[in-house]
Amino acid sequence: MGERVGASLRDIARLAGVSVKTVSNVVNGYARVSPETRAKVEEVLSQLEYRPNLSARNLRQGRTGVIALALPELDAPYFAELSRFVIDAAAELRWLVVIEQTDGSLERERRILDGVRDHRVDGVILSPIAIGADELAARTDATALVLLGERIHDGPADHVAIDNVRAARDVTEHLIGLGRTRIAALGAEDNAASGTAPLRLAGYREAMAAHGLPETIATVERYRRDQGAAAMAGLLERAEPPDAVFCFNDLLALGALRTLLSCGLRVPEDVALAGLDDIEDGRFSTPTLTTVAPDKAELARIAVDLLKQRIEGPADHPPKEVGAGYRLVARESTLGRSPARPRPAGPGR
Amino acid sequence: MGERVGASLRDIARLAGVSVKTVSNVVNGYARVSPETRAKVEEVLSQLEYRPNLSARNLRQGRTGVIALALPELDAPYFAELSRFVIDAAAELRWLVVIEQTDGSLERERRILDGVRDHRVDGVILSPIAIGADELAARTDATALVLLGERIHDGPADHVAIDNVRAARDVTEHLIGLGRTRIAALGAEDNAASGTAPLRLAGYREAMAAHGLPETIATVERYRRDQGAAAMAGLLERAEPPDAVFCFNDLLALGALRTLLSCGLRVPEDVALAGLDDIEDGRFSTPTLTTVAPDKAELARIAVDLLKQRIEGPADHPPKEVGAGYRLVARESTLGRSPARPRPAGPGR
DNA sequence: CAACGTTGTTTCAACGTTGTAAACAGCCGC
DNA sequence: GCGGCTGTTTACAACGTTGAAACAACGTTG
Repeated sequence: MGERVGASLRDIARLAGVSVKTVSNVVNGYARVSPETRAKVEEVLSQLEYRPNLSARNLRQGRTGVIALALPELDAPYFAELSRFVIDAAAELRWLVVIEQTDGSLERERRILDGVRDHRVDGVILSPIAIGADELAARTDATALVLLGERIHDGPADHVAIDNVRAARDVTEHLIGLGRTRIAALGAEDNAASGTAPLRLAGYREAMAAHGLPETIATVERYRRDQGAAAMAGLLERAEPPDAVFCFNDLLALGALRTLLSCGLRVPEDVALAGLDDIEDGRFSTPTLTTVAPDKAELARIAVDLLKQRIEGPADHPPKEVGAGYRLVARESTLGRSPARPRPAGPGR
Repeated sequence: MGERVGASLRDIARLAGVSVKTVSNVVNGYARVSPETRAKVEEVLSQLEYRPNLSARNLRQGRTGVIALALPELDAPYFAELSRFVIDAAAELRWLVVIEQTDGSLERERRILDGVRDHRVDGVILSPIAIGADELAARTDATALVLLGERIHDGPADHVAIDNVRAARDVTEHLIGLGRTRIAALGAEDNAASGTAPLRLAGYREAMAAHGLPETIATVERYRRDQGAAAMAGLLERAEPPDAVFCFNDLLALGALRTLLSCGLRVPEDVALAGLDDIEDGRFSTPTLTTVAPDKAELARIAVDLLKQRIEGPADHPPKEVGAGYRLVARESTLGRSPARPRPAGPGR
């Protein structure tokens, strides 16, 4: 198995009675090739079902046509959804995407930064958690790099993200607007060198400060449902439990929701709940989840675009930062549900 | 950007005062190299931070070290979770995984089958939906292929899956064991040439027939939450609505759950609900979801193993089919919940 | 001590592709 | 009938790697 049946340019050339280079020219649409020659070659090409050998082409051109997408974990819905868009955006450039998982570990992020396991890739899109700006600045590997989902201003690399501070402020304002006063933030991280947690925390604080409300902050280690559930349990044990919780992402919120419901609390009557990410789960949970919906398709498209510019553009242009859009989507977990309907209805998109 | 700083074997050879081939031998641990030469070469290697150029190596060896994983959609949690395991299993062989999405479209599955967009990959793991056994048998491309998640007996390619028929029967038996009698199957597909739907339907039927119970079957087009919600709504409109529903996967079940709850029905008191896949969402929904948990890590490992044998083994060995384990996980959506606890508790794994 | 293995190293060619430069054919104008 | 031009095609080399075969320097052996 695996024996390459593929015809090479040489095979085509032989059959068409022309030189290898002429075939190459036809294949690439290059140069001036006479109509008759072109026709003859194309005849043979399709007859032998010629497929270029990309290893060879890449060797020759120094490009691989493959980029890496390095994420903390593919099985977090947000990243899975984002990946889909990245793959689609890359496909338009005929790029392939290999996915690497860092598990948020510093060591694995480092390894990504200096080469994807020796495979040459043309560029890397990294969603960083552990690695810091200084270390990024110091990296030696010349592979094009775009940071995704966080925003280190004046950082050492191109990056794209939504305005996390403002988004967090919007959510918090939304909760405040409901009349809640004991609003907790769930999802601060202790050890994150980069990542979005500090930004979202800052947005929360701005809003709370603006209204003279007291802060309550629950920390987690990872953005996962179980951590959200546990942190929520912790909040409920406090002397003055919150009447609203802004979870730094939807997974945490869904974990928190589980805890609230299994404690017999009503959402949003007893505790209003909001997340961030707009993963699909939150559109079908009961209650449905209020959240911030980043424009994932835009994020992906911009990331790929930036990478393209890095790869093809002049070597030296300064790092760019680009913002992507988002919108606040208020759903049942803050607004309350409409009364039980005899006729079923799906949640809106 | 992207200028390759990388030192080549030639550079190393020059500096170490040996031939290129000797450096190659050192790098590969091959052949007999004298300790002194080896030391000298390794010195230079690490000094110049040598990295093999895989494009060249692959060109020479006819292998790329890259496999493709072709899935309907990456943002379906089951596939995201599975992908993570596949990537991990492949990483152990130092393989890279590119992910391709078929969206369940026949045309895109076909395209995968005869080459991943011209990039040479050593093998393909395909989770087929639309494509049929006959077409698989007829394919000409020599790339190693493993089918994942379905089981066409005596099919034309290696495949790995759980025993879908038995799993579906187990779930149905579980529902029957609860005393339910109007048990619906949700998730039959009209147009699936392969895929697991027919197998799961068969299992459901076996169980129902064995107990002399009437069948109720709701069809969907895709395995997504919205389709589950809509199909459930359809079931509720019937003259005799079901008192239990076996959804052919967890996403459908979560969609169905949404519909049930928003109609004011209680789960499991009014309608018991079970899914299949054991995605994480179902461990944190309220109620938590009874499901079948396929051993995803095992599925992934076997798939990669089969691929490895195909790629490295003799050309002609007959297609193998391997089963992976699963277990039934009964949770609140069929067993009912323990009464509201003042102390929160996470759902069991 | 000559023929022979063993060990370490090198030379050579090839994988399939494309950029460069040069060769070639046809044609015009003189 | 020759120089020069245009347009088309070709030969060659190179990208970085590795298998096969050749080679040199040994120590063994009959």
